[in-house]
Parts: sequence; structure tokens; C-alpha cells
Amino acid sequence: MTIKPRAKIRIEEVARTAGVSAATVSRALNNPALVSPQLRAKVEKAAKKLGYVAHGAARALASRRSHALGAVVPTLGNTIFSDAIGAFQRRLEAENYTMLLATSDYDEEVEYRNVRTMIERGVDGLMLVGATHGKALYDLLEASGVPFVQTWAPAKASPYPTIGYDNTALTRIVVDHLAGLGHRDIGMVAGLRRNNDRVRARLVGMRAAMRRHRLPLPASRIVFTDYRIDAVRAAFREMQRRGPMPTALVANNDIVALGLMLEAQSQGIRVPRQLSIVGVGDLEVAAHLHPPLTTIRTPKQTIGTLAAEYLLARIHDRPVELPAELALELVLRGTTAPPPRKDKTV
Amino acid sequence: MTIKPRAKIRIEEVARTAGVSAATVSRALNNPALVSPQLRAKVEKAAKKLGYVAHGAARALASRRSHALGAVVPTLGNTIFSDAIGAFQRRLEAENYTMLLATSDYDEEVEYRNVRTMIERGVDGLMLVGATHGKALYDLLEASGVPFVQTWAPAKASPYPTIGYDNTALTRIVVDHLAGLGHRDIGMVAGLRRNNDRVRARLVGMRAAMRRHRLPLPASRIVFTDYRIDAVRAAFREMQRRGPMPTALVANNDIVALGLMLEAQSQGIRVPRQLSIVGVGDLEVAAHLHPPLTTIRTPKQTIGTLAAEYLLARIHDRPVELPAELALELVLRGTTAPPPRKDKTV
DNA sequence: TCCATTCATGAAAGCGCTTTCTTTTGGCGC
DNA sequence: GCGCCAAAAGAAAGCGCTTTCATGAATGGA
Repeated sequence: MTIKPRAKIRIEEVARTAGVSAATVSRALNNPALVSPQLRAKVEKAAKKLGYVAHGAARALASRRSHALGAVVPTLGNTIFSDAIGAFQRRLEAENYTMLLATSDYDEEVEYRNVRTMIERGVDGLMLVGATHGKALYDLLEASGVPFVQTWAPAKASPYPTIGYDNTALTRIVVDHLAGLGHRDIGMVAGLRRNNDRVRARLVGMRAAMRRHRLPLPASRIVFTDYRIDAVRAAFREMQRRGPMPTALVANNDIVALGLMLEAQSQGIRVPRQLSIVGVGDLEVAAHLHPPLTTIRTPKQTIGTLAAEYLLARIHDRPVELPAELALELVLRGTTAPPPRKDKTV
Repeated sequence: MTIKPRAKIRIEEVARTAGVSAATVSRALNNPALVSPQLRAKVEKAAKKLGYVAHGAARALASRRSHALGAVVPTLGNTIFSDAIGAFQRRLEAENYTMLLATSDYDEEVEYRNVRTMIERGVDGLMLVGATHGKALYDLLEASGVPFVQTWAPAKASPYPTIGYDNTALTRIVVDHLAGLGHRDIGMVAGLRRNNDRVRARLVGMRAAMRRHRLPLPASRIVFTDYRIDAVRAAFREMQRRGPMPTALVANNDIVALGLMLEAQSQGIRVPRQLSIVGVGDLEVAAHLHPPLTTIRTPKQTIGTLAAEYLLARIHDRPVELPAELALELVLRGTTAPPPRKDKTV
């Protein structure tokens, strides 16, 4: 049952066993084309036999390549990010890269520290969330020369490489839909703005869209919340407290939308008859809610995959281009309908 | 806007700037107690001024410590794991460790490769999910001498350090509850068993508990599914196809439970009047469903935190002890009730 | 006052690889 | 059969740190 922990094997010993030099072993393992088939076979056999596992740090030191990419996301508690990270990692794995992951909890300082640590660890590239970061971070990034890519924002949002969709457009699509249905009084249940340019962009887009439709959007129609269902329900009630409810609510994401539906239902408010709700993200449950949730499908996995591809390409000096922005899709389901007929004005 | 990428600073230059030797700089930065306050201050100032960032690989090579821990989990798509990973990472961060993360997608071979890669990268410790792995994996682990900890299983499940709760006990608790309510015909909607000893343990526990209550549990009462809601609903129908429905269903987790509730509702089956359902995990939504879900609360964050603590302790040669098993809590809510009165037998 | 300790510092030897540079080998044309 | 050149292999010099080990200064006991 217990295996004798054999001493660690260094390249030297593989070389001796195979009857070649360490240099040849290194080449055979990392760049087989440089070694004749016979020696290559010998080396491979010896390596396998001895259970040779290269020493990553030594390799990184000598080659100036860590074969590791870093990712810093706000949180793993949101499937939006964990899905993207999953896709990112799978892409890396396919290319034999390792992922370093850290979470910042929407804290700029923590993010800075994490990035610094990763640079220190020698990551070959870095994935960040959001297109607006502190100057200190950008300075650090530029000083280190590590390729990086920002995510969840369209390319135009930053002078630095960025990949994602346009959050401004997102709320525009939603408002267009709602206004098209006849809604004139639309509210928004937004996420917290702290270090979250996605939320900020959506607000901007919301305001602009409302203006285009010549619809009012007083501050009282916007309420902020984190993504705990309790908090969302409280936000719902907060909006009620501020005056008569809007006929439609734009949620920051599907979880928020779910919370709103839950609170509406428990108050006997009919969705969508009395109140329309739109989510964002198209989580799996969205389609299964009662009624099924109208939402915007966002390309989370694509973001992770493309981020990985971009970084890998940069590292290997392959040409890459980032899409200007990723497509969004309005998924029409059962939570939106024309507003109730105005029997009483305001 | 553009910062001139200053050349990378090596310890040598910090030493020169501070007017001391490289050895002193290293000591001042890593083990300040060994350096006199004056020199320490000088070094710190020089390091800050030059923006010195240590070279992790060189440091790892020289010190034989990577200051990185690895984690390999089946998937990030399940909050069970992403929450635990989040807690794990936060704990590491507090101690200035970095996390390497990889997902195996429940594939033993992928897991092996990932572990190998991490060992190669020189992780100081490793967190794994599950208490049963292939012999090859254990051999690798022992040969490398890297401390590791298994999770999501009780200590007794393995000769190796393991931290988690007892999945056998979990289903026992559920069955006890259901049987106590008067249910005699209980079904189980389990997860896929492939490389998943948690599911297998729950099956074992389920069978044992049913036996203790002298209740039958034919194979037809157990149906397997992955965690997509569509699949769960199909599983529900599959069970119906096999004969008259049980009066209670044990779900593999809250997502599965949700899927079951959804399907029941859409068929007009009343929960819990006609059908009791129990979940596992106590996800945040569980309390907000209609009716609120009876479920078992599992200590996911605790598992992540304790895993980190154990590993850190091992690395620093601090004494550690792992709890035999973590506590489970039955959260009674609205989806369980006595079975409908037997108007017609079987 | 002198020697034995202790403490802070510096010099230098690696850590285990990769990669340049050099040497050797072998293929091929004449 | 000889010489030339390309390809393959080896020797050795680092990569940028940490950590022994050695040294010198400072302290204290006799």
C-alpha cells in the first residue's frame, strides 16, 4: 500500500540512464524535432522509467517562461465568472498551460495585490475583469511587460486589449424591447457600482435609451442591490416605498430577476400581467421559472475562451485580433408583456 | 499615458542602491529579523524606489518553496465547488500563497494530468476532491512527497488525509426524516456515479437506511441524472414511467430538487401534499422556492478553509489534526410532509 | 585587559533547468 | 577517397534568487 518515495529525479540522471547529455534530454522533451529519433526514443524511455517530472521553477528560470497564466476575477460566487473561468482554464489546459486564480471581491486594492503576486510568480499572461482599473495597476502591468487582457467590456471601452460585450447596448436592447411593448415607466434594479464598470455602463445605457424614447428616468426608479436574494427582495420593496411601482423592471442579472419575481409573487403581483421583468445572463434556470424569464444571453464561455486564445497568441507572437464586441441576444420568454391598461393615471 | 517599461530590476541592483549585499536584501525582504533595523530600512526604501518585484521562479528554485498550492476540482459550474474554492483561495491569500486551479470534469485521466502538471509546477500542497482516486495518482503523489488533502469525504473514507462530511450519514438523515413522516415508498434521484464517490456513498447510505427502516428500495426507485434541469425533469418522468411514483424523492442536490419541483409543478403534482422532496446543499434559492425547500446544509466553505489550513500547517510543520467529519444539518422547510393517505394501495 | 561568544553582514556556491556555442558526426558531390 | 557542410550532440554558462559558510565587529565574563 505504501510506495517508497523514490528520490526526486533530475534531468542529469535521465541523461545518464539514456546515455546522453542533459542538453539532449531537455531538447528531446521540449523540442523533439531537434533530436534524432533514436536518441529521442531512448530519452523518452529513460524518462518514463525513472518517472521524471521536470522542475517547473528551474525550467521557468532558465527559459524565462512559466507556462502559467493568471486570472483575477471579482468572485467565484457568480456563475458568470466561474463559467468564464472554467472555459479559460480548459483552453489553457489544451495548450499545456496552468492557471493561477485569485479573487478580488470587487476590491481594487486586493486586485492590485493579486496581480502583483501573479507577476511575481512570473505568469506569462493575465486576464482581468473590467476595463477600468487604477493607474497603479496599469503602471504595474506596463512595467512588468506581461501581456494582459481585460474582459466583460467591449474593445472600445479601453485603450488596452479588451474583450466582451457592450453593457451600454445591453440595457438599450432591453429598454427598446420594453418601450416597444408600450412601457413608459421602467425601473432598474442595478448591481453595486463599486469597482464595477459593467454596472456603470448599464446605467449609462439605460439613461441614454430612456432619453431616446423620451421616457423619464428619475433617480427614484433606480435601486441598487447586491446579489443575495434577500437583498434583492428588499430592493423591490424599497422601490415600492419610493412611489407607485414602474410597470417594468430591468434586473442586473438573472439572479436579481429571480429575486424580483419571488417578491412579486409573494405579494400577489402578477408577472408579467402587472409587472414585466427582464434579466441578464440566461442562466439555466431562467427558462424553467414560472413564467420563464425574458433575459439577455451573454457569451460568458466565449469570453473565457477568447481571453485565453488572445493571451496564448500574444505569448507565441502569433497575430491576434480581438472582436470589437461580442453579440448579445434577447431571449424572449414569459416575463414581459404590455403594461396593464392605465385605468388610473399615475 | 504610456509608462516607459523600466527594465526589470534584479536583487543585485537593489543591493547596490541600498549599499548592501544581495544576501542582505534577500534577508531583509524575507526574514527581516535577521537584519539590523537601519539596513532593513535602507533596503526597503531602495526596493520600493526601484519597484523591485522578486522573481518567483528564481526564488522557488533557490528556496525549494513555490508558495503556491494547487486545487483540482471536477467542475466550477457547481457552486458547491466554486464556493469551496473561493474559501480556499481566500485563506491562501491571507498567508500569501497563490492558488493554481484546474478542473477535471469528473475525468480521472484529466485529473491525473492536472495533478502531475501541478507537481511539476512545484506546488507546495494539493487539494483534491473525493477520497477515491486511481493508484497511479496516489503513487505520483507519494513519489513527489507533496502534501495533499482530499475533500468532500469523511476522514475514515481514506487512509490519506481527508476532510468533509459523511455522505452515507447524509442520506441516512434524509431517510430518517422521511420515514419518520410516514413515507414508505421513497425514491432517489442521484447524480452520475462516474468518478464520484460522493454519489456512491449516498447510494450506500440510502440503501442501508431503507433497510434499517425495513423499507423496500428496488432498483427502479433509483434514477441517475446529471445536473442540467432538463435532464432532471427527464429523470422525473423516467421514474414515473417505471411505475407509480414514490411518495418522496431524495435529490442529489438542490439543483436537482429544483428540477424535480419544476417538473412536479408543471404536471400539477402538489409538493409536498402529493410528493415530498428533499435537496442537499442549502443553496441560497432553496429558502425562496415555493414551497421553500427542505434540504441538508453542507459545510462547503468550511471544507475549503480547513483544507487550506491543513495544507499550510503541514508545509510549516505545524501540528494539525483533521476533524473526523464535518457536521450536517437538516433544514426543515416546506417540501416535506406526511405522504398522502393511502386510498388505493400500491 | 583579554579571550570567548554572539550577532550582523558579505562572499560564493548552488537550486535544476535551457540555450548558446562548440565540437563531432555523417552525408554527399566530385 | 577527400573535403565540405549541415545536422546532431555535448560542454558549459547562466537564469535570479536563497542560504550556507566565513568574517569581522561588538559584547561580556574572568
